[in-house]
Amino acid sequence: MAVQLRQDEALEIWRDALSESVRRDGPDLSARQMAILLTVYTSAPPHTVRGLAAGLRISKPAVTRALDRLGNLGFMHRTPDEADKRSVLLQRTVKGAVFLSEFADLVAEAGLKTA
Amino acid sequence: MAVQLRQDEALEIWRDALSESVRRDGPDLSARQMAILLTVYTSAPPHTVRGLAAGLRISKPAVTRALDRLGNLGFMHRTPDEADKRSVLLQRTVKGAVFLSEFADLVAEAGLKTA
DNA sequence: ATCCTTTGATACGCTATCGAAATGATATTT
DNA sequence: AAATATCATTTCGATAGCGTATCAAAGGAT
Repeated sequence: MAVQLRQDEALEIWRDALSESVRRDGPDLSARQMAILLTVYTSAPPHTVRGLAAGLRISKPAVTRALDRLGNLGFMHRTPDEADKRSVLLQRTVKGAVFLSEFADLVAEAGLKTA
Repeated sequence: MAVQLRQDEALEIWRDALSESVRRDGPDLSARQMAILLTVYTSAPPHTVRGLAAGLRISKPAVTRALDRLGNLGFMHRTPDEADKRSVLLQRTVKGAVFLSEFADLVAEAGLKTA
Protein backbone atom coordinates (compact mmCIF):
# COMPACT_ATOMS: atom_id res chain seq x y z
CA MET A 1 0.00 0.00 0.00
CA ALA A 2 1.65 3.17 -1.21
CA VAL A 3 1.88 6.23 1.00
CA GLN A 4 0.31 9.34 -0.46
CA LEU A 5 2.09 12.47 0.72
CA ARG A 6 1.57 16.12 -0.04
CA GLN A 7 4.62 18.37 -0.14
CA ASP A 8 3.87 20.05 3.16
CA GLU A 9 3.21 16.70 4.85
CA ALA A 10 6.48 15.31 3.56
CA LEU A 11 8.46 18.29 4.82
CA GLU A 12 6.78 18.32 8.21
CA ILE A 13 7.45 14.65 8.75
CA TRP A 14 11.04 15.13 7.71
CA ARG A 15 11.40 18.14 9.96
CA ASP A 16 9.86 16.53 13.01
CA ALA A 17 11.78 13.27 12.78
CA LEU A 18 15.10 14.94 12.05
CA SER A 19 14.63 17.58 14.72
CA GLU A 20 13.79 15.01 17.35
CA SER A 21 16.85 12.98 16.41
CA VAL A 22 19.03 16.08 16.72
CA ARG A 23 17.39 16.97 20.05
CA ARG A 24 18.23 13.53 21.39
CA ASP A 25 21.86 14.20 20.61
CA GLY A 26 21.91 11.58 17.88
CA PRO A 27 24.94 11.44 15.59
CA ASP A 28 25.03 14.37 13.18
CA LEU A 29 25.21 12.26 10.04
CA SER A 30 25.48 13.85 6.62
CA ALA A 31 23.03 13.00 3.85
CA ARG A 32 25.65 10.76 2.26
CA GLN A 33 26.40 8.91 5.46
CA MET A 34 22.74 8.35 6.21
CA ALA A 35 22.04 7.22 2.65
CA ILE A 36 24.83 4.66 2.92
CA LEU A 37 23.66 3.44 6.30
CA LEU A 38 20.09 3.02 5.09
CA THR A 39 21.14 1.33 1.88
CA VAL A 40 23.17 -1.28 3.71
CA TYR A 41 20.38 -1.93 6.17
CA THR A 42 17.36 -1.94 3.89
CA SER A 43 18.65 -3.18 0.54
CA ALA A 44 19.58 -6.70 -0.39
CA PRO A 45 23.21 -7.63 0.23
CA PRO A 46 25.98 -7.87 -0.68
CA HIS A 47 27.12 -4.28 -0.26
CA THR A 48 30.54 -3.15 -1.40
CA VAL A 49 32.36 0.17 -1.58
CA ARG A 50 32.17 0.30 -5.35
CA GLY A 51 28.50 -0.67 -5.33
CA LEU A 52 27.61 2.09 -2.93
CA ALA A 53 29.74 4.61 -4.79
CA ALA A 54 28.11 3.73 -8.10
CA GLY A 55 24.60 3.60 -6.65
CA LEU A 56 24.90 7.01 -5.06
CA ARG A 57 27.17 8.49 -7.72
CA ILE A 58 29.81 9.59 -5.27
CA SER A 59 33.55 8.88 -5.20
CA LYS A 60 34.95 5.75 -3.63
CA PRO A 61 37.06 7.72 -1.16
CA ALA A 62 33.88 9.43 0.00
CA VAL A 63 32.34 6.02 0.65
CA THR A 64 35.45 4.80 2.44
CA ARG A 65 35.39 7.82 4.72
CA ALA A 66 31.69 7.48 5.42
CA LEU A 67 32.28 3.84 6.33
CA ASP A 68 35.06 4.90 8.66
CA ARG A 69 32.63 7.18 10.41
CA LEU A 70 29.82 4.65 10.55
CA GLY A 71 32.29 2.06 11.75
CA ASN A 72 33.52 4.33 14.53
CA LEU A 73 29.93 4.79 15.60
CA GLY A 74 29.59 1.01 15.70
CA PHE A 75 26.83 1.11 13.09
CA MET A 76 28.63 -0.96 10.47
CA HIS A 77 31.35 -3.47 10.03
CA ARG A 78 33.73 -4.40 7.19
CA THR A 79 34.46 -8.01 6.29
CA PRO A 80 36.86 -9.11 3.56
CA ASP A 81 35.17 -10.94 0.70
CA GLU A 82 36.64 -14.43 0.59
CA ALA A 83 35.57 -14.96 -2.99
CA ASP A 84 37.32 -11.79 -4.22
CA LYS A 85 39.84 -10.58 -1.73
CA ARG A 86 39.97 -7.12 -3.24
CA SER A 87 36.42 -6.52 -2.13
CA VAL A 88 35.01 -5.65 1.23
CA LEU A 89 31.54 -6.65 2.35
CA LEU A 90 29.58 -4.32 4.59
CA GLN A 91 27.77 -5.87 7.50
CA ARG A 92 25.09 -4.64 9.80
CA THR A 93 25.61 -4.45 13.55
CA VAL A 94 23.24 -4.64 16.47
CA LYS A 95 24.02 -1.06 17.39
CA GLY A 96 23.23 0.16 13.90
CA ALA A 97 19.99 -1.81 13.84
CA VAL A 98 18.95 -0.27 17.15
CA PHE A 99 19.75 3.21 15.91
CA LEU A 100 17.72 2.78 12.74
CA SER A 101 14.85 1.15 14.58
CA GLU A 102 14.62 4.12 16.92
CA PHE A 103 14.96 6.47 14.00
CA ALA A 104 12.13 4.70 12.19
CA ASP A 105 9.99 5.19 15.26
CA LEU A 106 10.66 8.92 15.12
CA VAL A 107 9.58 8.98 11.49
CA ALA A 108 6.44 6.98 12.24
CA GLU A 109 5.56 9.29 15.14
CA ALA A 110 6.12 12.32 12.95
CA GLY A 111 3.76 10.79 10.42
CA LEU A 112 1.05 10.34 13.02
CA LYS A 113 1.38 13.90 14.21
CA THR A 114 1.06 15.29 10.73
CA ALA A 115 -2.42 16.62 10.07
CA MET B 1 -5.18 12.89 7.99
CA ALA B 2 -2.32 11.20 9.78
CA VAL B 3 0.14 9.03 7.92
CA GLN B 4 0.45 5.49 9.23
CA LEU B 5 3.94 4.15 8.69
CA ARG B 6 5.54 0.87 9.60
CA GLN B 7 9.23 0.88 10.50
CA ASP B 8 10.33 -0.70 7.25
CA GLU B 9 8.19 1.71 5.22
CA ALA B 10 9.63 4.67 7.05
CA LEU B 11 13.20 3.58 6.45
CA GLU B 12 12.61 2.77 2.80
CA ILE B 13 11.06 6.14 2.14
CA TRP B 14 13.91 7.84 3.94
CA ARG B 15 16.47 5.79 2.03
CA ASP B 16 14.94 6.37 -1.38
CA ALA B 17 14.45 10.10 -0.98
CA LEU B 18 17.87 10.69 0.54
CA SER B 19 19.64 8.48 -1.98
CA GLU B 20 18.00 10.22 -4.89
CA SER B 21 18.99 13.60 -3.47
CA VAL B 22 22.59 12.44 -3.11
CA ARG B 23 22.53 10.99 -6.63
CA ARG B 24 21.40 14.32 -8.00
CA ASP B 25 24.47 15.90 -6.42
CA GLY B 26 22.36 17.85 -3.96
CA PRO B 27 24.14 19.61 -1.11
CA ASP B 28 25.45 17.14 1.47
CA LEU B 29 23.69 18.72 4.43
CA SER B 30 24.15 17.36 7.93
CA ALA B 31 21.17 16.39 10.06
CA ARG B 32 21.54 19.63 12.00
CA GLN B 33 21.69 21.77 8.91
CA MET B 34 18.66 20.10 7.37
CA ALA B 35 16.71 20.35 10.63
CA ILE B 36 17.41 24.07 10.77
CA LEU B 37 16.48 24.60 7.14
CA LEU B 38 13.21 22.73 7.56
CA THR B 39 12.35 24.48 10.79
CA VAL B 40 12.76 27.90 9.25
CA TYR B 41 10.71 26.95 6.22
CA THR B 42 7.89 25.02 7.82
CA SER B 43 7.45 26.54 11.27
CA ALA B 44 5.91 29.87 12.13
CA PRO B 45 8.33 32.80 12.22
CA PRO B 46 10.15 34.57 13.66
CA HIS B 47 13.25 32.39 13.75
CA THR B 48 16.33 33.42 15.65
CA VAL B 49 19.67 31.81 16.43
CA ARG B 50 18.82 31.33 20.08
CA GLY B 51 15.37 29.95 19.23
CA LEU B 52 16.81 27.37 16.87
CA ALA B 53 19.58 26.48 19.31
CA ALA B 54 17.09 26.00 22.14
CA GLY B 55 14.60 24.12 19.99
CA LEU B 56 17.19 21.66 18.71
CA ARG B 57 19.30 21.65 21.89
CA ILE B 58 22.51 22.51 20.12
CA SER B 59 24.98 25.31 20.78
CA LYS B 60 24.51 28.76 19.32
CA PRO B 61 27.87 28.62 17.52
CA ALA B 62 26.69 25.43 15.84
CA VAL B 63 23.58 27.28 14.63
CA THR B 64 25.65 30.23 13.45
CA ARG B 65 27.88 27.94 11.42
CA ALA B 66 24.94 26.06 9.95
CA LEU B 67 23.41 29.38 8.93
CA ASP B 68 26.71 30.34 7.29
CA ARG B 69 26.53 27.18 5.24
CA LEU B 70 22.86 27.58 4.35
CA GLY B 71 23.49 31.21 3.52
CA ASN B 72 26.37 30.32 1.21
CA LEU B 73 24.07 27.89 -0.56
CA GLY B 74 21.59 30.74 -0.97
CA PHE B 75 18.96 28.83 1.01
CA MET B 76 18.59 31.38 3.79
CA HIS B 77 19.13 34.98 4.62
CA ARG B 78 19.86 36.92 7.81
CA THR B 79 18.10 40.18 8.62
CA PRO B 80 18.79 42.28 11.70
CA ASP B 81 15.82 42.54 14.02
CA GLU B 82 14.90 46.22 14.22
CA ALA B 83 13.06 45.75 17.49
CA ASP B 84 16.08 44.16 19.21
CA LYS B 85 19.26 44.82 17.35
CA ARG B 86 21.08 42.02 19.09
CA SER B 87 18.86 39.53 17.35
CA VAL B 88 18.93 38.22 13.83
CA LEU B 89 15.85 37.07 11.97
CA LEU B 90 16.13 34.21 9.52
CA GLN B 91 14.40 34.60 6.21
CA ARG B 92 13.53 32.16 3.49
CA THR B 93 14.80 32.58 -0.04
CA VAL B 94 13.45 31.55 -3.40
CA LYS B 95 16.37 29.20 -3.89
CA GLY B 96 15.74 27.51 -0.58
CA ALA B 97 12.06 27.15 -1.32
CA VAL B 98 12.85 25.55 -4.66
CA PHE B 99 15.28 23.14 -3.06
CA LEU B 100 12.79 22.06 -0.42
CA SER B 101 9.99 21.78 -2.93
CA GLU B 102 12.05 19.44 -5.05
CA PHE B 103 13.13 17.56 -1.97
CA ALA B 104 9.51 17.14 -0.91
CA ASP B 105 8.77 15.71 -4.35
CA LEU B 106 11.49 13.12 -3.80
CA VAL B 107 9.93 12.15 -0.49
CA ALA B 108 6.47 11.93 -2.02
CA GLU B 109 7.76 9.78 -4.87
CA ALA B 110 9.55 7.52 -2.41
CA GLY B 111 6.26 7.16 -0.56
CA LEU B 112 4.44 6.12 -3.71
CA LYS B 113 7.06 3.53 -4.54
CA THR B 114 6.88 2.01 -1.09
CA ALA B 115 4.73 -1.11 -1.08
C1' DA C 1 54.64 -15.10 -17.28
C1' DT C 2 53.65 -10.40 -18.46
C1' DC C 3 50.33 -6.88 -18.94
C1' DC C 4 46.03 -4.58 -17.68
C1' DT C 5 42.09 -3.89 -14.76
C1' DT C 6 39.76 -3.67 -10.62
C1' DT C 7 39.21 -2.79 -5.64
C1' DG C 8 39.49 -0.36 -1.51
C1' DA C 9 42.49 2.57 0.94
C1' DT C 10 45.83 6.51 1.48
C1' DA C 11 48.34 10.97 0.65
C1' DC C 12 47.78 15.58 -0.26
C1' DG C 13 46.23 20.27 0.42
C1' DC C 14 42.20 22.35 1.54
C1' DT C 15 37.67 23.76 3.57
C1' DA C 16 34.10 22.80 7.06
C1' DT C 17 32.74 21.94 11.58
C1' DC C 18 33.34 20.97 16.42
C1' DG C 19 32.84 22.64 21.74
C1' DA C 20 34.41 25.99 24.98
C1' DA C 21 35.60 30.40 25.96
C1' DA C 22 35.86 35.13 24.90
C1' DT C 23 34.10 39.31 22.38
C1' DG C 24 31.37 43.32 20.88
C1' DA C 25 27.03 45.24 20.58
C1' DT C 26 22.74 46.03 22.53
C1' DA C 27 19.11 45.66 26.42
C1' DT C 28 17.78 45.59 30.90
C1' DT C 29 18.16 46.19 35.75
C1' DT C 30 19.42 48.54 39.78
C1' DA D 1 24.90 56.14 35.11
C1' DA D 2 26.80 51.88 36.21
C1' DA D 3 26.44 47.11 36.47
C1' DT D 4 24.53 43.06 34.65
C1' DA D 5 22.38 40.16 31.19
C1' DT D 6 21.49 38.72 26.59
C1' DC D 7 22.44 37.85 21.65
C1' DA D 8 25.08 36.45 17.89
C1' DT D 9 29.55 35.96 16.44
C1' DT D 10 34.45 35.03 16.64
C1' DT D 11 38.58 32.78 18.30
C1' DC D 12 41.06 28.75 19.53
C1' DG D 13 43.00 24.27 18.73
C1' DA D 14 41.29 20.30 17.14
C1' DT D 15 38.92 16.63 14.13
C1' DA D 16 36.29 15.41 9.92
C1' DG D 17 35.43 15.55 5.21
C1' DC D 18 36.30 16.93 0.39
C1' DG D 19 38.24 15.64 -4.68
C1' DT D 20 42.15 14.29 -7.22
C1' DA D 21 45.82 11.45 -7.68
C1' DT D 22 48.08 7.46 -6.37
C1' DC D 23 48.85 3.07 -4.06
C1' DA D 24 49.34 -2.04 -3.08
C1' DA D 25 46.90 -6.18 -3.52
C1' DA D 26 44.30 -9.18 -6.16
C1' DG D 27 42.11 -10.75 -10.31
C1' DG D 28 41.82 -11.55 -15.26
C1' DA D 29 43.57 -11.64 -20.08
C1' DT D 30 46.66 -12.92 -23.56
